[in-house]
Amino acid sequence: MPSNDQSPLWLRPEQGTRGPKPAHTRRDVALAAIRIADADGLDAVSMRRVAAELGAGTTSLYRYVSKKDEILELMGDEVLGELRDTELPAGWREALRTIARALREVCLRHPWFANVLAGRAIHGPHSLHWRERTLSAFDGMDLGTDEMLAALGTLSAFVLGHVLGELADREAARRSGLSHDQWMEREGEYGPMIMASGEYPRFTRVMVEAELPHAADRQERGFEAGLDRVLAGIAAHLPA
Amino acid sequence: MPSNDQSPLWLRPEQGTRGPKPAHTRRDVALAAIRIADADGLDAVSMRRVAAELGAGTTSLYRYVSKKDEILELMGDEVLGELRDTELPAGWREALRTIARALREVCLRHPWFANVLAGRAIHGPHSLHWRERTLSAFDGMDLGTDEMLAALGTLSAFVLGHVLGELADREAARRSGLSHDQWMEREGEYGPMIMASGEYPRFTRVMVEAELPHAADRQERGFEAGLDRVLAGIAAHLPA
DNA sequence: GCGAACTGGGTACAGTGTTCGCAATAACGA
DNA sequence: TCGTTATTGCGAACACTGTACCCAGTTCGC
Repeated sequence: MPSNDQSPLWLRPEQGTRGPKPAHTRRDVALAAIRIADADGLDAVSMRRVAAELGAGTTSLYRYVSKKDEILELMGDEVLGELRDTELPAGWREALRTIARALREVCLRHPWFANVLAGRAIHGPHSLHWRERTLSAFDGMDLGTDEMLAALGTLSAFVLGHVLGELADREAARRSGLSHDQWMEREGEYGPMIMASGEYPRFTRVMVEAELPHAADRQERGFEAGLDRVLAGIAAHLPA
Repeated sequence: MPSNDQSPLWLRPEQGTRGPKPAHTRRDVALAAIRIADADGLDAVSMRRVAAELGAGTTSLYRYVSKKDEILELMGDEVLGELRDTELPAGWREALRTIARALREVCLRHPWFANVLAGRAIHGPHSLHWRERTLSAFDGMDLGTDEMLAALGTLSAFVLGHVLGELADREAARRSGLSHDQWMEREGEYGPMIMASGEYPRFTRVMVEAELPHAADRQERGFEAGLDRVLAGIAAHLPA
């Protein structure tokens, strides 16, 4: 079965029965691409570069994958595999907290991952495994499925949204080639202009007073603050 | 002042004092790009296409913008301008609800917008105006700035994350060229495989029992369910 | 052993963002 | 008023991109 037919990636057999055995596996492709993305960002993941990393001809990749987009899906599923042995503590609340933190950490470890997740649904085996495990947070609670889906959907939407915000800063600095401090300084140039204009009194007050935006661990604390709120909100909707 | 120097986009004067007046404005560029993105998606926004839409030479765009990325920022800020006359009701809770819904709606109206928002921080005038207005939701409540930032950060992280999930489906169907129903059918092929494997009992139960995923308005209801939870969580952390 | 199914990969093509250079233009200093 | 200088529009060119097409070589089922 050729890889460029129309059936979905994960239903397509990885190799046919007839010809020579493929020299690599889909997983090899994913791992090579991940190495590149971790080192030089998602934009550096081109077919030619992945092929080179793999020691293969460029267009040979199309034996493993029908479009570049499928490489991204393979990468995403592979990274979700890193969550396999995340231990979930007892009690839905702490389990969800662990889920959220684990998801955030894997997004920070692979700064391209959140963008991959944002752009497409991943249906690979690791993704399924992860979904199954997140559902297990509610084991023994006799909850309706819609209630569980709402809780998990809310949680993961928050995590994804927050991590994307965190990475937007970081990646902008990285792409500009400046150090983070230099970049912060450039960004800081907006401040005086905003305050001087007088059009944004509330925003000005926030810039002056707020402690959080200046702290070194502001992202972490912002995440934990949001997580507390999301968990409290989920709790408020669970049957007593 | 040349547009390709290093200073940030919004601090750079739109035109110099010496030479001929520019034939277009930054806003013209943004609007042309938005027309293209609305019609054919973000990938269709290329320098050549934007220039053509504007009736200009391709490289003339670099008189208005130093990188393509800045066009995306202009687009994002322009779209945030559509939120200018969103009326916020009295009471922080309903105000935040309105903010969240307005943000979601603008993301659905311009399906590329959430991805622009996810990838970079926007510092344009409309963005500032919007931030100022969202802060006004807490007017008269005597809240600390960190508390307001946590509330708004949590809310917008949730909205962005949720909308990206919504769009992932929709855009995947669009890109595949199939109708949404045909695409859903393709996706549905995974179902039997998952259930037959027996490895995912909880996930299987969800697929069978859950009402929400099959409803036509599932995205809307999922969003409202999450929003209720986030608001409840924010309420739980406000001083009584 | 024959043919079908499959893999590897080179070539080619249309399209991308961006740099450079140059002619035309308009405001400033003298 | 007349250079001088900053600025604009833009064509040519470059290095890259994803991928369709083709063909030779390999392996299995018959």
